Formats: sequence, structure tokens, C-alpha cells
Amino acid sequence: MEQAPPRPYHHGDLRRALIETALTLLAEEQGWQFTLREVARRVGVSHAAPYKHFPDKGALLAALAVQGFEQLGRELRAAGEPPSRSVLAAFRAAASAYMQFGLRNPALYRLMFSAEAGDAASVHASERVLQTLGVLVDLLARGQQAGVFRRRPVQAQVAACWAQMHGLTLLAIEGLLLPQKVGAKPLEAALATLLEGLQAPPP
Amino acid sequence: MEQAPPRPYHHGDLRRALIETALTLLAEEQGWQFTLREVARRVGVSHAAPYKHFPDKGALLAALAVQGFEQLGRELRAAGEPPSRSVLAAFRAAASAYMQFGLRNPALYRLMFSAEAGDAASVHASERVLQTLGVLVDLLARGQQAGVFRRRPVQAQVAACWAQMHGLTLLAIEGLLLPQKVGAKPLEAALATLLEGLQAPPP
DNA sequence: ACCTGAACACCGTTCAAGT
DNA sequence: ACCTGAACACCGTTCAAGT
Repeated sequence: MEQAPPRPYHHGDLRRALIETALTLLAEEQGWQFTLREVARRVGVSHAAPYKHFPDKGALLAALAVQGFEQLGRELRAAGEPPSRSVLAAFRAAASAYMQFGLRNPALYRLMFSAEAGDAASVHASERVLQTLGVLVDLLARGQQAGVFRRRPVQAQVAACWAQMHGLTLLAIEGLLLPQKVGAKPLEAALATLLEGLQAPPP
Repeated sequence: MEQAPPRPYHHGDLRRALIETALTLLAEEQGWQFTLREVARRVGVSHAAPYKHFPDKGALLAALAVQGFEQLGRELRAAGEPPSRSVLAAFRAAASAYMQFGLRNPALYRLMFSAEAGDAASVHASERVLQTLGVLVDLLARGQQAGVFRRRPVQAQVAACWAQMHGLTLLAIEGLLLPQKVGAKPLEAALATLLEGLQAPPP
């Protein structure tokens, strides 16, 4: 007798199916308030099955957050690793990619930084983020050497940039940066203010 | 017969008691995941009683958020309304007060900007915030006239400042701005970067 | 090894009924 | 007017038992 292909019960990889369905629900429900039972239902599996792959709901959420950081890291590198552009252009591109990731995946972005979602999510956030922001660190260092950025401790500069992008992204997600209230192009304008703080004054 | 004093059932103002107990729980649980039933239990009332004062849990959370915005507004005004200081000093004080409010009330601060907590919370956030940030608008306008700030659209500047403070506050709350990772005094350093972007260069 | 079904201790919310 | 008690339809999580 031939061995049946090792497709365990349903589709061979429940873990991945759970993560993908959870990502869908995260986007649909605009948050991590979706239920584990609903995830199981959609995947077509009993509500107890997920517990064979994740110790609890928080662990599943943490897995989503990790995916988010990896994706964001990829997009930042794609935007910031310069194919012969100026440091400034690369920096702008990276900052823009960061904010657009947040706007395209609002619920995921919030989850990535949400201590409320069971802590697990943000436990490793710290390390993941600093990896993710490596592109910015490089650009700031190069920009300082090229004389386009003020000479300041890079760690402090990257913290300021990160905070600015994080704040803008979240405010934009919540719809609090509406053009009527805050000027025509809030994201661009805020980025310009940030750059004025980073750029070295002409000698 | 004397009328008994109109203390309805328990302490005369269940609504306020619910809000105050909920604020305590919000701080204790580090988030709005506390249960309405637990609030009722602590107040000493049946779990159905809150529904006579709030249509649902989201409405109670919204009331907490409103309280938060009012408190933040008061603290900003106290810090920023200048008893004869320089615009720059007043601005620093206001920014610092903003971030310290967030660090002192992390769960409340998150709730105030949390669309997940039933939307109701952030529905009015937008208007409340712009009121709250009025102090900054004034300071930026005065600073521009005094020549200490770059002449830029004030709405764009205030958006940039707000985003910076919001981002710093949230990152600090999540513990992602640890000095080891990001330099000695991340908040001060980021504020300095912000100010370099706002301040007019010497002529 | 991987999944199911029943069960436990909870929720948020509703509603008739009490004082 | 303000609150209670029982009830409904859910959760997250556990665990013996199935294949």
C-alpha cells in the first residue's frame, strides 16, 4: 500500500493557516479583538485545535507581530538601500515607506506596538525594531559623514526620527491628521520639519 | 415625616463611582481589558447597574478618555501659560508636561488614542485634542513672531510637534526608548532634535 | 502526532421584576 | 428613578478521548 501523503488532517500546516487567517481577521476587525474560536472556525478546525500550536491567544498575536516586523524591515530595506541616490532621498524614501506600511496595515501596526495584546507581542518588539531601523541608522551615519546631517549622536537622532514616524503613523491611522485640521499635507509637512532639525545648516 | 436625603441607593452618584473605579482598574490592569462586571463588583452594585448610566462598555471607556483629555489640557495649560518666561522655555515645559502625563497615566493615555476600545473613545478625540493643543499653537505663533521659530504654517508645525510628542510618549510607555539602546536621555535628545527643526537659524 | 467534544468559569448585554 | 436576578449567547482554556 502506498503511504498517503502526510497531509496531517486538513491542509497540512495548521500553524501557518491560523496565522494567515488571523492576519485577515486582524485587518477585517480593525484590531486584535477577534476571537480565537472564529479563527478556528474559518480555518475549519475545532476551537481547541489552535492550542496545539500556540499556548494561548497572546502567542498567536505575538506571531502576527513578528511577521509584521519582518515585513516592515523588508520594506524599509527595499526603500532605503540606495541604488545610487542621495542620502537625503534615501532617507525620505525610508521614512515614507515606514509610514505607508502603517497606513496599509493599521491594525497590524498597532498590534506590533501594543503591550495590551498580551505583552508577548511587544516583548521582542524592542530587539526586532532596532534591527528594523538599522537602515535609518546607516543613513544617518552616512549623512553625517557627508555633511548633510548635523553631527549628533546617531542613537539620539534615530530615536527622534523613529518617534516622529511612529507618532505620525499612529495619528494618521486614527484619522487625527486630517488636512482640514492640520494643513494640506500633514505627513510631508511634518517630515519637512523633521528634516530641518536633522540637516546641517549651510556653512 | 422628614424626607430621607436623596442618596439614591448606594453613594448617590453611581455614574461618578463607576468612572473613578474604572480609572483605577485601567491603571491596575494596564489597559482597558478590565471587565464591566468587575467595575460593578468593586462599586458594590449588580453587574446590570452600569447599563443604567452607560449604554455599553465603550461608552464608559469614552467617558474615561474625555476625562483624560481634560486633565491633559489642564496640565498643558499650567505648564505652558507663561508667567513671564521665554517662549522657548514655555514650549519645553509644555512638551515635557505632555510626555509626563503619558508616562504617569500610560493606560489612560493609550485609551485616549485607541480606536480599538470601541471607537467611541476616539470619536471626539480629534476635537478634544485640538483644544488641548491650543497652548502649543499659541506658543508656536508667538515664537514665530518673536523670530525664535522658523516661519512655517503653524498648523503644520503643531502637527509635527504633536506627532513627535505622541510617538515619544508611546515608545517610552512601551519601554522601547531604553537609555542603553538609544542614548542617555532619549526624551531630552529627541526634544532637542525637534527644536533644532523649529528654531530659526541665526541670521 | 494531531485533532475533537464536552466541560468550566467566565464575559457583555438584556429584560422582567422589584423598591 | 434606580437597581436586581435570572437568562442568553458567547468567550478563552483545559482535558480526556479519539484516529
